[in-house]
Amino acid sequence: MDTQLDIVFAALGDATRRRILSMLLEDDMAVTDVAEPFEISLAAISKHLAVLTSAGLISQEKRGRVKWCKLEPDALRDASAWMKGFGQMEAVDLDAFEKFLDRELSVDPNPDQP
Amino acid sequence: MDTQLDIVFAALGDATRRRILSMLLEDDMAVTDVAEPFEISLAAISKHLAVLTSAGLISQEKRGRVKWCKLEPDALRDASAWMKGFGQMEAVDLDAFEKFLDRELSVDPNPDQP
DNA sequence: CCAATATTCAACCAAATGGTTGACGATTGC
DNA sequence: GCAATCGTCAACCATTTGGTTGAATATTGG
Repeated sequence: MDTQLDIVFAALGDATRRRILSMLLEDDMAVTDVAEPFEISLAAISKHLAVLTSAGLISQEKRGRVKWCKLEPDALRDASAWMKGFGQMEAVDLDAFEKFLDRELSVDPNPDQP
Repeated sequence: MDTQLDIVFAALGDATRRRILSMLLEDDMAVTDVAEPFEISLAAISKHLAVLTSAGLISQEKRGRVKWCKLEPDALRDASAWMKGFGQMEAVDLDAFEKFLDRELSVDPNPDQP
């Protein structure tokens, strides 16, 4: 019985996929362009993108022969809701997140890999 | 190269382990008591606890023949820091979380603890 | 001392994961 | 039209994961 929460957290539990998400933070990208900075095969990236899609963290839209990948921040709502319920922490401000995505994204691209 | 962040997110990507964390939110518990509400074997629970320990999400201290499991909220800092860096979301308020934990635990002190 | 309790270890298993390669179906540009 | 490009599919492989059972190790209580 895999809940969506399992799927979202599991999807985040891989550095490659988190890096992909960070890349998509800056802009929508084609699959080939997502794969470019990685050393693994295109097929492997394609699988990672399928995992992110099934977690709802991204969406993919095919236009012509190019499949565009787009960040879907709503899926983080589940994870942040769990964190909130778990720890009585302040709610993660996802509205601010979306505004951030809409407006401030291109201003200061954020390479956050440790 | 597994970062701590991978390990923390992966540990959270399992409903059984998240449920264990929720249980430990209320009180420190012995391994046998953690296992009680689950239908899987004690050994399986022991493995889950090892995963949570290696993620730093709990700590385990053996006193006598009983091993006490204790929540370690600090490990969530990495995950929340990633979320913050990722989405420019409000920082998860972990200080408030810790105060919450202290308050909760002092309300109903564990009778088995010195 | 002895039996019960608490927990882990070891061996094993099935299924999932992350990767590969090569072939394949679309789509595009020259 | 046809070759190049984009992306997935299928088959395969090694490793990890989540579970089992049974034996083993401490520790405690009577």
